[in-house]
Amino acid sequence: MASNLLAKNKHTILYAVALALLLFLLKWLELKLIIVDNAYEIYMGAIAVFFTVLGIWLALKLTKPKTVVVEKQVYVNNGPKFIINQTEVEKLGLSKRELDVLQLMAEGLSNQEISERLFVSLNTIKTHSAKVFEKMEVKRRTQAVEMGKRLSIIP
Amino acid sequence: MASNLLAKNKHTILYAVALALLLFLLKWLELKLIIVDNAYEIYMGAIAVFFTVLGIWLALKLTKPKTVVVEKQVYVNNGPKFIINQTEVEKLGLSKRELDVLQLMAEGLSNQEISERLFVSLNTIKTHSAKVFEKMEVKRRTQAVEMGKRLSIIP
DNA sequence: TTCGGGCTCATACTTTAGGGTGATTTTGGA
DNA sequence: TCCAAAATCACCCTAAAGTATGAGCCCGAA
Repeated sequence: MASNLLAKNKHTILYAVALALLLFLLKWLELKLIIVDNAYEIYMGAIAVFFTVLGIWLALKLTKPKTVVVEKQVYVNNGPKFIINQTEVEKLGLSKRELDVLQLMAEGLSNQEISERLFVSLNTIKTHSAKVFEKMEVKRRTQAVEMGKRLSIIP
Repeated sequence: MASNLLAKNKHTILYAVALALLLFLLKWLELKLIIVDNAYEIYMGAIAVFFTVLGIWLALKLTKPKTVVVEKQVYVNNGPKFIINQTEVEKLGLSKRELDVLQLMAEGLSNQEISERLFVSLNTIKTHSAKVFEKMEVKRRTQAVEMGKRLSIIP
């Protein structure tokens, strides 16, 4: 505990001790030079310069380390907010039902599963999907899904 | 040109002038206090403290402007940069080739087209895709693609 | 009311996808 | 060097997807 405190404030303590020593030195110099009493100006100048330098040194040492420039890229994951691109839907001429089918396709459902989900027959789904492919000018459901995502027609 | 130089170094010049003034003050104080010649210690201490503070102040002022923390909030809206989730790939145990196939699947290619793209036979692609489905625990390519996108395995 | 588009469903057929099995060759690492 | 995993390919069979065509129903606009 005590050693911990010592360690943490060791810089401050070091500076305090150094300052005390310097004050002693100053006193000694004063006593020494008091004899040569005509050296006032030099003495004063030396003191001034010395303590100025000391101040600068102290400030530089005790100042917090320079803040480093951190360019942090916070990439927001765009959240779950999906806004369907109605314009594209109309441009393609997709009907509501066709959009439903496309959506379920994108979730990886088979035609059979889609038909069950929508309470219609498998054949109906086939018809819808065929129309979707035709309107989107694609050949496969995977392509339709890919294009649908690119056009923001589906999440 | 000359005014430019003046402007650029105006701080330095200002400090120099201030320092000169202070030296004059010092001289004046010296002359004044020389009479009261028993005030040496106080005088010295004052000088020391004053110049220390001056030094600290100088250091703080002259120090390069603290590097400003540029908090760059670049929120990438779904940016075009895709970083593959290697962790998930390893978790699933997908091999390089399997990943290739999955990627091309996601682009909407048929097995035939994928085989042509990768210069292998259709059967090979079938084998790869079967392994992909098995490892991803899905039944169809559309599901594999959907899951792949969710896990950031594919763009 | 007529007409067209959307939705539904069906039948028949072709193509593609996927499952299962087995085999050979490459290759990266112990 | 030797092994395990990866990669390659083949065959057979079933399931699902996709194509083509036709038809009935409903609703809203002309």
